[in-house]
Amino acid sequence: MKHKGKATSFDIAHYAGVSQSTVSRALRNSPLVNEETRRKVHEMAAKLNYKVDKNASNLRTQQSSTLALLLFEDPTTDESQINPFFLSMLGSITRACSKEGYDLLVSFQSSSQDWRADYEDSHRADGIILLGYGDYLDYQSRLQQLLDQDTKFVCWGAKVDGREDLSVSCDNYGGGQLAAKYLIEHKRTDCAFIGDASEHSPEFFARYEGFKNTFEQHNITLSERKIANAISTEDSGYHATKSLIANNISFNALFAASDLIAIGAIRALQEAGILVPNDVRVVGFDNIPAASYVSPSLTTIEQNTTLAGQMLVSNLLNLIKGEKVECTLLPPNLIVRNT
Amino acid sequence: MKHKGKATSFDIAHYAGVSQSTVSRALRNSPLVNEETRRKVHEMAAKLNYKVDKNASNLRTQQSSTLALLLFEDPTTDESQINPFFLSMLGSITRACSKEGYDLLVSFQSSSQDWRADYEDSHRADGIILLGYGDYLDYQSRLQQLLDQDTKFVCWGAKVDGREDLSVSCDNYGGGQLAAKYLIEHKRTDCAFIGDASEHSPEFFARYEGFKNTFEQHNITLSERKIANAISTEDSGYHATKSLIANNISFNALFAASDLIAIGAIRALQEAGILVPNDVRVVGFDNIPAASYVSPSLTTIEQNTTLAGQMLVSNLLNLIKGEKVECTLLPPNLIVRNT
DNA sequence: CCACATTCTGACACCGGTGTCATAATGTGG
DNA sequence: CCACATTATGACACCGGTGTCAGAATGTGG
Repeated sequence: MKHKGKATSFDIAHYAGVSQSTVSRALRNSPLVNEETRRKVHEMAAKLNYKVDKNASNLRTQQSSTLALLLFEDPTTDESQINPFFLSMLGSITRACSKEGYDLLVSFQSSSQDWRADYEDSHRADGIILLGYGDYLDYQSRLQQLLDQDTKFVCWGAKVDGREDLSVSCDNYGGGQLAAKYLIEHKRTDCAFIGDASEHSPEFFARYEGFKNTFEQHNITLSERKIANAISTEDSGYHATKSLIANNISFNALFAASDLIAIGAIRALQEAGILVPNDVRVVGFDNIPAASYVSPSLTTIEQNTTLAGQMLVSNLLNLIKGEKVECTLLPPNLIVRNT
Repeated sequence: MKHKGKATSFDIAHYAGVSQSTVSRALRNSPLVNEETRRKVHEMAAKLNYKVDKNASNLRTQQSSTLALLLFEDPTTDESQINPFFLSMLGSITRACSKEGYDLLVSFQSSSQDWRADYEDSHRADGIILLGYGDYLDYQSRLQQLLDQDTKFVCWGAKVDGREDLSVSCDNYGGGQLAAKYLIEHKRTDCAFIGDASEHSPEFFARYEGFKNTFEQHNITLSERKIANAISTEDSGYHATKSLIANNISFNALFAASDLIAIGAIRALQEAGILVPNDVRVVGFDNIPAASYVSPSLTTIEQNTTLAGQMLVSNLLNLIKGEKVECTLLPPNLIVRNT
């Protein structure tokens, strides 16, 4: 019964005394095969440790039961550190995939110019999930190209021109509102914003807009001078905040476009002898695991990554099935801690 | 030139006026095809946006240019949080794979009983990387089964009985020595250890052994009473440390089996009014990103995840190629910060 | 001009499954 | 006992590439 190489369905057929066609049907539990025969085939397959060759099966059926995840990184981020928020998304996407019986191909894309998205063309995946804070404006032409090729994909965060159904994102605008309301309730109306408040980072921009507009509804105008640019790293948040301090710009609250930025900002404040939260209250965004570890622990706007992963996967699968998909906006959630 | 469905090599052949065989050869840059023909074929392939069907190609060549990563989690860990150390490994493995021209299938395995390892059997991957602190003793029988089936795989951390070449790990024993030497230098010899100092967690155990033995070489005996069990989560570290404090066990230094444990331990110490590092010095293990964010920032033993990922991938590829592979022990590195 | 090597190309079997069609075996009703 | 439906099975084409082999076209030397 020992065999060189892996067993094929012909081997099972031979030992079970049936035809290869019957083996194939029996293993997929087709109702066409006799109960007794099915049992015999399954038994033999188990004995020979037979596993269906996915390449052959995929080739014939023209689908792969696999999704591809493209993770775009800020090109400035260093090799070993990956944004923890996306890692958390990665975890939930992986789980959502396996729950749906799909495998997941993971690929990190560092260059924004020529990323690989040929997973579907090459029949390696049935669809693609795009993930990243990235400067998506650069990508629109590539996204359009994917659309033209009829590639199935969904995006986190970014909008695809004219195709809202391809996006899943947090209600960033609403998150900004939550942060503003929280600070207003605590009478902190002299606010700084650390992040990129331009349309180059659509997500950060929406957070800022929701934040600013809520203040305006309370007749408070945020000073443009109190905005400091930063990408989503601890280091960048640190330096941006330092430069505000160096320029003698005062504020009693700080809204950071992401938790990493907030953590860096707090470090800068502490170094300058500014007390958090007594002198300056800080609100972050994301609720990454570290937000609860740092001290003081970070007050932040949570994005539900578990739900986000599920929505990305289920929307993509519906898209593949050709069903209508709605634009998906996930509700953010204020987590009050000690800043 | 528009076409329903995706283009195949036959389409290219048709439009380029050559045979399908020639197309296949031309696209793989076989030296057998004429320069002029090759150019024509490449041009037409680009125009039709043709991509080789990986299923067909893999089926024929019997290899997939894909590796599978199985990530084992502590079953107690909650859904959304994944050990940041492993996430960091995941990042470096992904990068190492793509550098070698391989794709990576990622799969989280929560049950230690019946994990899926049929990626190779089903020809979906050429080899498997196993990653986890997991209680590997439970897995030995499964690992043995993989060996029997001649499945190509490498493990992080765990030993495979009689096959040291299949493991890549940090020199955990040496890491424990580093931690001990550091504390001895700072005259902190009354040490607690938080983690699992049993053979159920071979990595933690080795860290403890290196730590303990170094103290013994200096004629200092660590008290067994000062060991508290914990798995690698912040919460577990917090509770373990709290119970030490509650039992009035004194110590002036603490070695945590992982950074997450250390971060939890510091929280427990701070809550009890114990100053870090003045009253108790703390040394962690891993050097996860958060180690530098927390305050006070964490002194820890670094594991080089970039190198680890590269070694796992390159050892696995060598194994697949049938080459000899050496057991790989990576040097740990003391990172002195503020604890 | 023929023998022979070299370069290039096409025909074809093959990888290991899946789906369709034909057919054998059995049951059912008139 | 025959017409017909039902059930179970095998034969075979097919998915889209890759590798082998045969042979055409051209070049080279004697």
